[in-house]
Amino acid sequence: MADTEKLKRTKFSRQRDLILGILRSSNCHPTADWIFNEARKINPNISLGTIYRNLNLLSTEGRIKELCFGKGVSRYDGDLRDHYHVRCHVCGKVEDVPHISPRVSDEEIEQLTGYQIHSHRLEFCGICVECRK
Amino acid sequence: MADTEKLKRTKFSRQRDLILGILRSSNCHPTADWIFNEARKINPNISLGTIYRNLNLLSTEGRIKELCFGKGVSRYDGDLRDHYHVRCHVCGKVEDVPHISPRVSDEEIEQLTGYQIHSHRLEFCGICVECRK
DNA sequence: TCTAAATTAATAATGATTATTATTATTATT
DNA sequence: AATAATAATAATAATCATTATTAATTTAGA
Repeated sequence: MADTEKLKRTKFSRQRDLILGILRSSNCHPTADWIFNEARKINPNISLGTIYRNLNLLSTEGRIKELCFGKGVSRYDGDLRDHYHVRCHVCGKVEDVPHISPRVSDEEIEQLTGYQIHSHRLEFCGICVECRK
Repeated sequence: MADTEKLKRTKFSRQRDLILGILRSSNCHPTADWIFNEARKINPNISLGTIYRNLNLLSTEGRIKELCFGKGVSRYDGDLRDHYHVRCHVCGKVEDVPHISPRVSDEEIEQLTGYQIHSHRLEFCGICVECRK
């Protein structure tokens, strides 16, 4: 009986629900720290570790997406629809690219590389309208 | 005379030369730590800070490229030609995607977003041939 | 060679993220 | 509703990658 698998079911938590709500109602692709500060306004006792643990859990479950620009901080996106991002390398802001159809076929890359492709990320980097002035 | 600019010229250094050589002769898109360990084989006194400082300098000067996959570690690429990457999320390996022509026009994104676009990154994530077995 | 400035090695400091743990909250079962 | 099992939390410590500091060394030009 080596494979007596212990299944671990996710329980509801107020904190996770709050985090997901904050992320879904924001459009700034926030960092864990930004979410932490928003969450404290509602629940002053919430811990930063809770933010990170739940962001990782939600990301693993596919309920949110994690964005990684450059070294440093992760950002998170509650919008699961296929879309791309543009980042200002002056102020750090991240915005959605208004819908462009995906130009890239994962299937083609599978054939070229032999990899089983799960996803791709396309990110543009430049200077935003405000910072250009 | 507020703008007495102090121009700072880059001098040659054996360490930077070594780092660049290691990076150019590798094809594994190494991390700073990997480069550090290679460099120590030639120069046992070299410091990790020197690796980071020079990788940043070389990257700023456009002589190498910095790749940022996920949270955690930066990787570096001595191949300046336009190309994309695929990463195995099991073993972490990063490989080049055999030449596909860029499908994405920075100019189009400039018109859509108002950003002045400098660059874009396209990365595929999946499971490599070895890890699929 | 002499001098000024850039670079280094060594180390400390930082900042983001993860791990630990005793306590609390949630869910299933009586 | 009370109980039991276990997942989640807050608080905190620990980790890991990267950057800053500084005295000593190396480079390049006069």
